[in-house]
Amino acid sequence: MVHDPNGKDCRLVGDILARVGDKWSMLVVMTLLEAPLHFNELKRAIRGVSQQMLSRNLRALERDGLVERTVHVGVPVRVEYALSDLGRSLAGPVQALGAWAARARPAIEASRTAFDREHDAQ
Amino acid sequence: MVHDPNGKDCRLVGDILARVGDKWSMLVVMTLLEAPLHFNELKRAIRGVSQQMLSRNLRALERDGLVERTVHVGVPVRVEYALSDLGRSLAGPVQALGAWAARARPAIEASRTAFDREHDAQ
DNA sequence: CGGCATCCGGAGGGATACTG
DNA sequence: CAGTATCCCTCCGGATGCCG
Repeated sequence: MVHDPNGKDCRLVGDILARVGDKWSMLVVMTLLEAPLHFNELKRAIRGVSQQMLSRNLRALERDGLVERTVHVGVPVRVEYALSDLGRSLAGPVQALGAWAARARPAIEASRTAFDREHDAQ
Repeated sequence: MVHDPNGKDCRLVGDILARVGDKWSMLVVMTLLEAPLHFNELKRAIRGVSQQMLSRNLRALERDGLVERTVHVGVPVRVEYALSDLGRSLAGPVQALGAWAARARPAIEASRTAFDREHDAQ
């Protein structure tokens, strides 16, 4: 069977996987799964993320309908980010992957060190 | 709750997610799930991948113990790539994510066009 | 407080050519 | 057949600074 990443069906799946794979998106989703947050709360909750990247990620997630953005007018302005139903439905599969990663971690680390030893000694 | 991508526990989970998210790795895994293949068979099966990237991905997957590489000596040389048990165990979560993507696709595409319309018209 | 604009370095990914 | 080596280029991600 031939797999074509540009085939119409696989196209958006690849998109999703890329989204899931990028450095911050799933961290955002997992954080918002616990509770809706304001921008800077989110920034503090996700240690190490820059404003830039957080902003970009939130935009992208909002565009895809995974995150809902609500502006509360006032002084100062407050913007609340919350997962949509679609976003919440993503949490299951992602957590499954996370659980797999946790289980597989020892095996992967062992395999890596073994592989590296063989190749460094060469 | 604070999420730190550099916290020891989250570190490798992030690694895994990044691996899952890159352009070819999961395509390789899904292809090998059907049957073990030789290098060029794999290259033909995954439309559009370069030798370079396929080679790199296979190395990385082998290093992590997800793929097993077997050299069959002879003329010409044949190298067979197959999923390890660990690799096969990854297929479940990945397929779950794929299924989610397939289900979510219409909603996501609709959300994107709506979002883009609002912002282009501005 | 919640962003966007700009600049920058480095990694990711591709084309091509060459080797065992 | 199964790669490695080289070159190149884009885009991700971070730092900084400015604006409503």
